[in-house]
Amino acid sequence: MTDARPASPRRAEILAAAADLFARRGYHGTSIGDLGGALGLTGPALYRHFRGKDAVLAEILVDISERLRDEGTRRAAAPDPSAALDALLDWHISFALDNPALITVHERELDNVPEPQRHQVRRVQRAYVEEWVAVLRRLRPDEPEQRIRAAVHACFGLLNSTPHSATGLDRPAMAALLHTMARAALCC
Amino acid sequence: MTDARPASPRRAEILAAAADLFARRGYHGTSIGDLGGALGLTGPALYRHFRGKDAVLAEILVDISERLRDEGTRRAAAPDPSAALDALLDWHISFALDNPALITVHERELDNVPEPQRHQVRRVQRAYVEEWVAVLRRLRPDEPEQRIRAAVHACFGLLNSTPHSATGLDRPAMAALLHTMARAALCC
DNA sequence: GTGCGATGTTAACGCTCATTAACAAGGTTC
DNA sequence: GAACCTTGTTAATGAGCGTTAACATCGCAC
Repeated sequence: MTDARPASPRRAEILAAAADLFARRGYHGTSIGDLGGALGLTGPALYRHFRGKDAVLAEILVDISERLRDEGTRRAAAPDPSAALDALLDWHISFALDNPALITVHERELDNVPEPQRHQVRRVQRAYVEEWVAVLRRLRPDEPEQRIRAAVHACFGLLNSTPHSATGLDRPAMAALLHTMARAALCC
Repeated sequence: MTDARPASPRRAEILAAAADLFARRGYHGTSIGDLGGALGLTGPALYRHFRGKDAVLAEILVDISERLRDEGTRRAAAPDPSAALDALLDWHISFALDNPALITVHERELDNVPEPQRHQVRRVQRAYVEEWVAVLRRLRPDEPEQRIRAAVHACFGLLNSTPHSATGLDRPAMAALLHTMARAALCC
């Protein structure tokens, strides 16, 4: 959309490799040569698919934020607010456990996204947060909205901590633990 | 200690400015010229006080990790495990709210610390986590240790999320919210 | 007041990086 | 089979970076 280019398999490969490298070494710590090398190509080959290095990062972040929000909007629409919260938790937790690199990049590299798209990502991120806030307001109508919003941000910090801590728990146990902890933190 | 240099006021100024810049733009996104410029100096002036750019980062991270662990060890020694947990929470929360830049750098830039000190930081970080784990094991002896350790990491994610989300809550309200949420998450 | 260590400066070096230019090979269209 | 678009390559460009060298200044020891 922002690049007006078709979604080729090569593009997808580059985006996946870039997300992995950006997560491991950071945007500035990853060279265009590293990126090409990860796919068996040379650096300049990337310019056949992207306008530049920052366009790769921008597309990654726009994609992540929209995926999170789109499914979040869907799950927040459940009639029962408690069920909606559980559905949101399940969604975010499974996304974080399935895509630790994406979560890391999404958390750390927004400042390196060029300006037209940085605003877009921020807007979509805000919309995702507001889905959570809306559900929690239905669940606890007495709570001030600012406090709810701060609690949602803190909850994301809890859920997104997974990639940074490789513990000895297997995936189902980790998912259950995060769900229990987050629910307890939000409903205290 | 690692640099065998005296603690001059200039050194402290550089470390403070570096922590702020590293937190805002990342280690690779901050040049030695930016760093000097933040203090009204030129870039090369830094080499009168540090061996190089990575030595500045190393000293920041060693200092943070040791400050966290030292006070953590003190507070974890409280006889009542529940009181010890509250004391640990108060400590970590006040540190995070008082030093958002330090928390950010501590969380993100360990991979850029050169090798002799990276190991040291990891070791001290692990010791800090183990203080928390030990308190929680006293509090909930039935829980498997791996699960407790994973919960502590997730709790740090919750507490350390503060710098990334500037909400409309004032400091006491934020501290109280984080304490309540973290306690609920850990004791669920 | 001479010498000197501490703490700056500017200039220069060498390297890496993102990006572009020029060129090559393969597949598809007509 | 000729023209062409796609997708690569290597070579070159220009900027920025960390670092070092050479030089200046200032305050203090003696």
